[in-house]
Amino acid sequence: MTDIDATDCRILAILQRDSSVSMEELSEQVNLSRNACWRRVKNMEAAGVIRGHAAILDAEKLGCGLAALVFIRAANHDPDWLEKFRRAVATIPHVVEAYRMSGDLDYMLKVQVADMRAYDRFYQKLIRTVPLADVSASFVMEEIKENRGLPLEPV
Amino acid sequence: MTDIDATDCRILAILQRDSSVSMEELSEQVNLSRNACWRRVKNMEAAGVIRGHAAILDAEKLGCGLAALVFIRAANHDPDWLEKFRRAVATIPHVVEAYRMSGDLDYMLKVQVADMRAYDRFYQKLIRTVPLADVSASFVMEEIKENRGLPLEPV
DNA sequence: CGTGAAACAGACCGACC
DNA sequence: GGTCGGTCTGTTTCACG
Repeated sequence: MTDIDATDCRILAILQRDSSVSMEELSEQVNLSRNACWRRVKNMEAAGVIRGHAAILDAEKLGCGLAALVFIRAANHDPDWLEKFRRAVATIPHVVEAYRMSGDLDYMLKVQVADMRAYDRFYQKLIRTVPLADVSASFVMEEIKENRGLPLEPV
Repeated sequence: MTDIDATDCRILAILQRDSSVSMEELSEQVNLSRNACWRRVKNMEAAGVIRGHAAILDAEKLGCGLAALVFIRAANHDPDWLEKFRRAVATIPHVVEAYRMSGDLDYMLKVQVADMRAYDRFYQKLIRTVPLADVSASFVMEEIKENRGLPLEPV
């Protein structure tokens, strides 16, 4: 596997912000020839460093402008419950992200819905599907920093 | 502004998962001619429904495989503090997302770092920069559902 | 909205220094 | 890594039904 140098990082930083740039522009910005730049990009795609490309959509304009963080404590920890929980999370499209966490909260979901009413519908649906010991939600009032991708500066 | 119909939604669903598809493939998948499909995409880009394109990178391979959620209560709520906090959040690249929340937690950050030691460095840096009343972190043990984009169907 | 066709840009990929 | 130059796919616009 190729290891990532500073130039690769610059390429990645650009691409994770805007992958619609042409090779021409990209190579100029990192001071490489078009071909050298292209080879680096291809290498990183092959290595899986670049996993893919996605269109970034506007939540507001698509009618799901309310984001909620849902903190969950499991009712029990048997594999059967876990399986059901996972399935629910995978199935419901409004669950945008789901994490199993350390500490005393078991799971956190990020949920994207139209409004409070929609959230409540989601909530009812969730607890109908999976028994949950403790659920609490907090709503996103303001996005201070939106996902700009991974930190690529050497720490 | 164009309103989004079911076909548009199908286009968006495909693009937010993989925007590297060609117009040819995309149009086939939604049963439109290449041209008609292209017009829809351009319209949605112009309308800002499609905000851009991004490369999806592999956190593990880029040495920031540890994600933490940081829950913060502000030391005080004067505008001066807020300004400082915002600046810190915007500046530190390891803060991947930041939200002002409802309820009794004020802010939540998602932080992406190499490991625990790196997290501690981040933490020290943060509290050195901004006074914080209460900070607690929880670490992502497992990503159950990774960001697959917005839900494109009603609840 | 569909078709076809034409013009063009840019990706892609060899060979070579 | 740079350069050259080629092919070829895909985008972008036509005009028209």
